[in-house]
Amino acid sequence: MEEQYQPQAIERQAQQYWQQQQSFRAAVDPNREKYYCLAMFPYPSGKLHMGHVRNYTIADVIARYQRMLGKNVLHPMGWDAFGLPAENAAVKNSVAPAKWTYENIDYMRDQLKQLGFGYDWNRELATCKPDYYRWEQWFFTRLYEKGLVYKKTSAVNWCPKDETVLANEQVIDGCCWRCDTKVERKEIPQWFIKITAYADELLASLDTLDGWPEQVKTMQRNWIGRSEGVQMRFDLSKPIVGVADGFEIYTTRPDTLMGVTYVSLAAEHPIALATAQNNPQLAAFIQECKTSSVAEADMATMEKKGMDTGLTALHPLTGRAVPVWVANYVLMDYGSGAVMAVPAHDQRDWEFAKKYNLAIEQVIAPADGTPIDINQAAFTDKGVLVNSDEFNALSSQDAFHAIANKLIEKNRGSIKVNYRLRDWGVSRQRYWGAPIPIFNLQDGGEIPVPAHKLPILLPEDVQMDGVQSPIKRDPNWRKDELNGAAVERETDTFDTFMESSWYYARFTCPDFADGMLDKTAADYWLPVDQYVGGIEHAILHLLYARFFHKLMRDEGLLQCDEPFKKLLCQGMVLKDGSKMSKSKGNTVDPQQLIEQYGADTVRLFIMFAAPPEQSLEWSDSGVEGAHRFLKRLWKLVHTHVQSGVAPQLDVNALSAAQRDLRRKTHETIAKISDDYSRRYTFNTAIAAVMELSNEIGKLADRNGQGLAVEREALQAAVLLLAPIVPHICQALWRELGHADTLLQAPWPTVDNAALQRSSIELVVQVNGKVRGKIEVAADADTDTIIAFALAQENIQKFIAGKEIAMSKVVPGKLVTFAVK
RNA sequence: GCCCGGGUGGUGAAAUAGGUAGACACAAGGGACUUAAAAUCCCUCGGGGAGAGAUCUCCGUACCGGUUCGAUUCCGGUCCCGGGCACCA
Repeated sequence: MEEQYQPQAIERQAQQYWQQQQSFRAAVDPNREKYYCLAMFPYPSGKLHMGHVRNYTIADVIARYQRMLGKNVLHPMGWDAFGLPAENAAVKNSVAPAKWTYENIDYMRDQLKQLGFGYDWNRELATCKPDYYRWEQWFFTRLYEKGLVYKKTSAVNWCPKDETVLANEQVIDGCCWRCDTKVERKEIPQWFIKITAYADELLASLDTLDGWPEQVKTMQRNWIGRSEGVQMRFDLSKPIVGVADGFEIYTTRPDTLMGVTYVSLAAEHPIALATAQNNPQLAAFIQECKTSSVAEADMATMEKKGMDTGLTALHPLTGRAVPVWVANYVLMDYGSGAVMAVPAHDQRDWEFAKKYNLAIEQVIAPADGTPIDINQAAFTDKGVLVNSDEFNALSSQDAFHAIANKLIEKNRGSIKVNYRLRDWGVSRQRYWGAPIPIFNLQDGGEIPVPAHKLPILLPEDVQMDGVQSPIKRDPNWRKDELNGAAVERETDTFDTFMESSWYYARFTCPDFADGMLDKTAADYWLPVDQYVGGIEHAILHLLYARFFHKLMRDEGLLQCDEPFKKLLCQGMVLKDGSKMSKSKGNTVDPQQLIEQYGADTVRLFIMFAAPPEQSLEWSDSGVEGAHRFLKRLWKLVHTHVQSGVAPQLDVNALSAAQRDLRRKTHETIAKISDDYSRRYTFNTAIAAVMELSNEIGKLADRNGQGLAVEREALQAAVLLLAPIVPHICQALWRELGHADTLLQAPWPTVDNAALQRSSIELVVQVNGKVRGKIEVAADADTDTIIAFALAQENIQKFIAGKEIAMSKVVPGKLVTFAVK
């Protein structure tokens, strides 16, 4: 055995061995329990960053641990290869997005291999390959045929100078990032998938996801935002001929209906547009509204502005005429593009009414009779109705139904369940994505591309001009024919969330050529047992993937209801308190650290520095410390091996110190097994091995049974660390005399006999404060313990002359007294 | 603005079901080894007070308040930091 720890040689050797043995190749085996471990696949942005390293180390540790438990483990890796950064890089470096992407993949794949992640590389996939996206295109045509896909106009960021659509990210302070032109909102036709048709199921089945963080489920529930309310109709006092004679609004607070003092329309509402034709001031205001961002965060924080249209609408119950306004915070994309305003009982309406001097009429009073002044603040709680004619004195809850019933009776409205969730707009006006498989017909209308014409290939050898998509620019690309008739291809591409919504399923059968999924493989491997990724995906990606899963289930492609059984959201990697990023210039290059210390050191530090869900503060000296520990561990094994062959362990022939080390070994196995399987706190698992190795070093008993006890402790340490630092552990395992590979070694088991203690230490508290410690027999009864605790000198000091109101023994921990 | 998290020594953190606050590390200081340095090993290490000392004691988990014999942990409020907000992925 080498005296020095030499990570480079050890790691090269281990990685070559795994590759030669195809150690991580996974195959369907109905006789074995499967375990599918998946980390969110990376966007091939260039090279790995620490966030990737953390994500993939966590997943690799879990996968290797499950393998040691004897499971048939699937742990694949691939590339989320379509996306905007490739187009930006293409313009900047004059290289085609495809070439740039493939080069990045090659580089990053090599980095992943150097980190020793146990992937089944035979299953690698890249979403930009036709073999992959052709099935996504096919699936979209199936959804079209099922009526789950439709086209409608929707707002995008529009740069009027470049005449191009901008992503939210490309809008800087309301201006185009290229030419600084003021960005406008523009309505263009786009494709949508009806996720709202699955809103109920997406909400309900969250309750079945016991392995998901409560936080993520809460975020998804709020995002879906199920509400019960009333949809009702307001007629215009004077119909606008040929446009509308009224409009629909939805409210969750019909109990406040009698307090409506005006209504607001979106700038794009047909009634607003029609009115603006004879009202230049209103037209100018509508134009101004169009310059506001499409991002919700901007909508919610911008100054609320409005303008009176001069129209009035009739209250559906009282028939009273209320003014109709246009407001910049009402969006055409949400609901009906019109909202009722009750300034007395809604904060935003209240501020708007104050600003424009609109009427504020109180119709709800606090149920407990507390007086309120509606001119000072809106009262937004529920309560009791006032100033509401026949509904006076009803509670908000009763009034909800009374008013809803009245509207139903008058045929003016109905009770309706509404969702905050909006249908999924999947059209992107960009090049580097999967072409949307639709043919536009010459006489108008469109049809989905038939299966025999799929895939619609995206050309890879293109020149980017930074403004327009090459397939939109090229008049020939869009030309196609169907049954002898000329048709035009759709030139928009899919949202890249489409690809990431089903890759986990395709990993079960990446080469399947006869369909989207091989049902046998999919039903064996799915659902994913453990999914690992960043919290930033808590809503969008995870919701879309859950939706897609249900769509695939309903297509008969797979069986289960949810894609991810357990979910772990890892925290960010920070340096100097803020997120590592190129723009902040605080990145640490994993490559350099791997070269300097080896992959095991990087893996160890990253798992030790914080529990997975927490943010991780990078520390160069911490990495140094992790490396020192591995050197110490190497040296311990080296010293042990040099000390000769250990005899068979004889548990009846141990000294007290040897029994103590043996107890520590088995306590450590028990603690770490719990950390790996239940708590996922790998940092405390590592700390426990450090404690064990400190104890081994202290005992330094290398004769006879001492050597046997040390050997048991070292073997446990190597096995317990194997998932985290697999290379060094494989080498140490061999040095400890094992011919079999560590990958096949079973997880160590606890010998309960080794855990036995004759006496235990208990803390003694008086009024909740620690006043002493006692050593008692492990099987001492409560009365004995209390009597012994009371006899302690320091306890008497705090108890003497006082009445003991309560005494209690918390088994194995403490004795506590309350005195008066 | 709305939704969801987080805040503990000089630093990263630990305390698993309301029961010993600071395990395990990092940094720092001191010591051993060395001609010297590096490496390695050993000791100290939240703040204040008492004691020659073993120890004892008070304060302390962002801030204010509450529940409890006992709160880092539960409840109410405040401040600060982070994630998401539908075209970054």
